[in-house]
Amino acid sequence: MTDGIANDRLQKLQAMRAAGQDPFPARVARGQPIGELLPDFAARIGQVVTIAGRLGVVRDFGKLRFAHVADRTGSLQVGFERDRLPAFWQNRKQVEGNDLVSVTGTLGTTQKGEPTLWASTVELAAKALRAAPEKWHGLVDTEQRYRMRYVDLFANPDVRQAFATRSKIVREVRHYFDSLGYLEVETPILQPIFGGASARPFVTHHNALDMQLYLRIAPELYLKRLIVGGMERVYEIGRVFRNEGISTRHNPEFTMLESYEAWADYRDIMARVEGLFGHLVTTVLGGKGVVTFRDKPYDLKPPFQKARYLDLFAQQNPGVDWFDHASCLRRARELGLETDGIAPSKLANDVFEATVEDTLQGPIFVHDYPVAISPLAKRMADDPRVTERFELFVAGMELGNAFSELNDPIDQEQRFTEQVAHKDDETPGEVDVDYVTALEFGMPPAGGLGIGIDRLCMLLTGTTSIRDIVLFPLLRRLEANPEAPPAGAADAPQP
RNA sequence: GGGGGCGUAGCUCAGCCGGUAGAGCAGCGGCCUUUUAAGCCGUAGGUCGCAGGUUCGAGUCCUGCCGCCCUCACCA
Repeated sequence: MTDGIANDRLQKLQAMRAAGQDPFPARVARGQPIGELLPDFAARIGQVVTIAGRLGVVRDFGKLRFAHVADRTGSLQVGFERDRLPAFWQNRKQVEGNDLVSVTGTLGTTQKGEPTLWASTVELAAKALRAAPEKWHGLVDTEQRYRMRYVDLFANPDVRQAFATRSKIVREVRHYFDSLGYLEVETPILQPIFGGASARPFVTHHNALDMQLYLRIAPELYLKRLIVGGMERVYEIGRVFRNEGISTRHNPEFTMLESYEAWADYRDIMARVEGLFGHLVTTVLGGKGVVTFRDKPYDLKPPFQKARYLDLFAQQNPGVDWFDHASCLRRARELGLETDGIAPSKLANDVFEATVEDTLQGPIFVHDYPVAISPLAKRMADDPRVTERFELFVAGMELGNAFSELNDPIDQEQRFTEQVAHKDDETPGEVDVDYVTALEFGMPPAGGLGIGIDRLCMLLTGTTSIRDIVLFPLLRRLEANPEAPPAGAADAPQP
């Protein structure tokens, strides 16, 4: 045995080829979905049908064998009888567990009443050269599950179910916005200037244009150009990329929903978010609004609680003034936070995150954020230090971010200039002049929203690690990396 | 990056205080026409993550490295 390929399976494959049988035929008799057969099985007894799928463990009785066949919709026991399958019987062991097969036969039951397809024709659809994981435990090793998701998926039905639910969630998000007259659009992933969020970008290069490009950290600035263009209601569901740490809540590429609606403000968007959750509770959770996440229940049925950002800050940090750097610094040190080289507004927000975020079990809208940490949001008319912005928190996890969009090009340019002046790795090195130009042509008042789809799916499915709701989470590659050879690699022949 | 844990057969896991590497499932050879974690008899399968060290002797103890998980930090 080498590298997981079983020699005996290879030998069977070669024996079949030698006998003129193709172990990977282009087509076999197509099956009907197994799930269609099961609900009224009793009424179907006697019918001749074909099913196709992956073969489970074979239970051998000498002149009779049983095995389940599973397709995407379900699984059904197949009975193989020597007397009904004389041709197949001779080489029956060439078809074994984990092979893909197409089986035609008569629906019936066993003596114990198990629904069974009594086979009359068996076709090998594709030979499996590797055995399936153990039937009882499935594939358990987390690393193997992520690295070999294809095995995880066929071996662990719960995993397939989780991704089917993710698919449904995304579909229902689309339905919700479509029903409100939003247009789904696609904007650039390769961007010459990155913006719309604060995060380190991935950097790449276009050869023909000899141009440095960034993978987007957010689609925001392009979507708002569309609002200027008169599209009025747009949304995008797409991948964004942030060159930062990996954790149970962070994957370097993740799926973001962003929506923008002209003539709406952040109060309207709050209602949209509640509408969206109401829709998801009905369609995805079957009306039951309570989900369990990290062993705690959360009621996702709107309406949601609301609290002002500065009120929450004051509650957890009595005597500390968010806008007073000295008092925030004192508090940050008390909390043991990193304070060196941190901008005052960021430091104040760090204090907020350290003291408030974990208390936000929610669902709760935290609203009216300081302008210094909200460079793209419109100021409140009666207090220019804060903006018309809210974030949605559930289980201490930030799920969404929304605001009345800043459409004053002069204010916007000043804020961009301010950012560039205090540039760090997470801010672009130049002002997005074209975006300011777009605003100069006039953008209607608008409300925008961003929701992390992966985290939304985690919440709705009770999944605690983002890797369990992303099909192929980023992992370090196993092969020797020339920059970091494994110990002992010096003895290996160099290519 | 810090702390903790894990890595043994294709899969799931034992392996105690250092003394010749094990089981179940899958496989192979048998028996069995109603099983469904089938059963019974037999058989094969190992770079114990990698590399060093200590020792008469290392899966086990020590060091370094690789990978994964958890956690903290980072992270709108």
